[in-house]
Amino acid sequence: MEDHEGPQRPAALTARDAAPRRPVTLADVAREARVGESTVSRVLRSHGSFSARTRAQVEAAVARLGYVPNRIAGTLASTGSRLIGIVIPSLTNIVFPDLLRGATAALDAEGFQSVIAVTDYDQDREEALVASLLSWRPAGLIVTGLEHNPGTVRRLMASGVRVAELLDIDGRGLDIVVGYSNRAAGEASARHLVGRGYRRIAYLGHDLTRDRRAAKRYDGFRAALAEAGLGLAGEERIPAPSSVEAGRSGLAALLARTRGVDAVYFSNDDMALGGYFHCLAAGLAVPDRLALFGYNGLDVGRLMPQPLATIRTPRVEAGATAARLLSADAPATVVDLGFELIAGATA
Amino acid sequence: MEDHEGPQRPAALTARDAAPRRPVTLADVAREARVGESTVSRVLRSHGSFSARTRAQVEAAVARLGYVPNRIAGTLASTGSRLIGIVIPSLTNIVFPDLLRGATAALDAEGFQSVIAVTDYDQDREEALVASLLSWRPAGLIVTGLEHNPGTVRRLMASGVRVAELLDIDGRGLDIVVGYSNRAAGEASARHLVGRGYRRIAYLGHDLTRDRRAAKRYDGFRAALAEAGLGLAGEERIPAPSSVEAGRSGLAALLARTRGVDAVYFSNDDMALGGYFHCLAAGLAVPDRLALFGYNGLDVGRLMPQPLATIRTPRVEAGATAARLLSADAPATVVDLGFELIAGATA
DNA sequence: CGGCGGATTGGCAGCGCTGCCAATCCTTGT
DNA sequence: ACAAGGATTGGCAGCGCTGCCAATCCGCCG
Repeated sequence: MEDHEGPQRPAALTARDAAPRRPVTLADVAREARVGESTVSRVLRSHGSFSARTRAQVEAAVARLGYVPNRIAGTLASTGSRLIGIVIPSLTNIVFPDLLRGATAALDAEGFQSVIAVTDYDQDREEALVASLLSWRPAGLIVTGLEHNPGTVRRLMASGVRVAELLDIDGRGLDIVVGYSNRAAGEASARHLVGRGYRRIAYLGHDLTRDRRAAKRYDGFRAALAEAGLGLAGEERIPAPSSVEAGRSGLAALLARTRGVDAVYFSNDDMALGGYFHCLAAGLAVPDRLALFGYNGLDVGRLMPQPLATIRTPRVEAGATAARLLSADAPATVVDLGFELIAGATA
Repeated sequence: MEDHEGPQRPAALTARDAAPRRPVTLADVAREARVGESTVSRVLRSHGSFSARTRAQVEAAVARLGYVPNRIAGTLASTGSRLIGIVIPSLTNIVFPDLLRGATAALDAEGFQSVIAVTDYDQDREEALVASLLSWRPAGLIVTGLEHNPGTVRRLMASGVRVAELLDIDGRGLDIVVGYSNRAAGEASARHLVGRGYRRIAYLGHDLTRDRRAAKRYDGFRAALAEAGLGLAGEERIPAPSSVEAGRSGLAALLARTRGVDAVYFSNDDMALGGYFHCLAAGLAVPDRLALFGYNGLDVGRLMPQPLATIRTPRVEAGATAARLLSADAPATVVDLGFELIAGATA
């Protein structure tokens, strides 16, 4: 280990020091362009009619003055804002940045801006953040999952703001719902493992009380096993968010505690990757000695020496779809994007 | 592969259908509480003085009416907004969600909201997004790196909005700069490899024209090699963003083209992980046959069967520090958070 | 018991922009 | 040449909330 500390350089010269002259307003532009305020407004929004000459004058004035429209004022004066609030539980698990990515790309194309908030998987925080976001009078809100505090639901309903709930369709939504069935994903995973001949199947998961979608997969998985006349051969829950580390240490703990496991279903790919690393380090042959199955279909799983058996979820698409529906003010609906089982080589 | 499509369920019952009554305003609350508007405003912001009895009346009225303050109006009426714009190049590379995480956590604690924008490593897009964000009159802007279009710089300076530039300190900043020296990181990496006895060192990177920080590391790396009397034994650039995939296929290509390489410096950990996977798949002993060195210090690198040799960067801290400085309206400054070289076991 | 100074309150003018409406200007058609 | 009718424009009242200032209240001192 080596610690590097660079020298502190003197503060850069900045315009910050310049006299804070009064910001340029629409009225200034109007005066400069010798036209009325409403005309400037029309030109800037390309809304309504005006002559080419007027447009040129206004644009020249805007450039000369360095005018930047004030959307705060614009939003207050008109009706809806061009803001969409996005509430996600975490930024650590790559699925949420993926969701954000899909959403921001789509919103950006429609001229909307995203305001984000992170709940850390805490429904009380979610409620507070939703309340806070609503005070910006957003055109819509994107939240994760279908489970919310009663207070959160009440606020959402009362606000009249459009809401899209993402990444889960197992339950009742409030308005727009975009995702896939986590329960069905769990079932499909179990059936796949059973179909491949595994019988001593264990589960390795993270904190399911906070991650309701992982809990639904778990339920579906167990249900499908039961249909096949099987039960879990073992189970380990790490009381923390999912991580590669939890997967690695968790698998070690699971195997130390439970004998004869021939396959492990992980709560997601991060956990599974950790498990795979454990197998590599411990010299456990995959999948002969132990089969691994994940969830999410991350790139990293596809690129492991042996591609990870997993389920690929359309998270980017979910974000994009939700953004599109919200910005188009589409009617309430449930969009099932489905998922895809990737057989891989670890099971 | 198996494709699952769940059934389309009927749209959920929603309050969306309810009559869109006029939203509750401050004036409504004032009337309901039988006090003046300014009094309600003071109570809600706990600003100024008012009696306990008044507070109770107002709070009761707020609860009864389900009033949600309109921050758009509040911001317009007062001066600064409680919004901070965050401009990042990507959400795919985990370092940016990490940065976001640090920033949103700190901002949230100060009652600020984050508006995000993603440039896809395109400086023209950055300029457009900065312009767009500025129209929300944010209290501050967080951008990535020190290199921007002249237009971006002009807009930023002209706006008078506080700006924090993150993740790099090799160059001149506009206002607040929080990060570490990428160049020094590259140098430290080279010196480490040289110190460990490697002499035939190659570089495997991604698109450096867009990722200026990676380019600085590359420059520092080469410079330090030169000081040791060495040059790159080989080099491969994938003309795309960094990814595990690019690292894996890139390393294969690099080794096919260049003989005798004993160590590879990757543009970051994602690339290095891909390279490690290639080694595992190809049966190349690490580090005996080939040493690997990354950049970023991702968790996944620490958990590989052999911990990745890399440099851990304080990205979450950078986000948090920038957020704190901006929300405190601190003076312009350069904060060097340094970095830490992690020797690992792959080099 | 009158007066004083701090504690509470209410009134109201904007913040900068948009929506609506009336006023003007130009084109055509006849 | 004249009027109808569309194309352009400008004026101005808010949007909902905050900041400033004047008006009221109250408790306590002399």
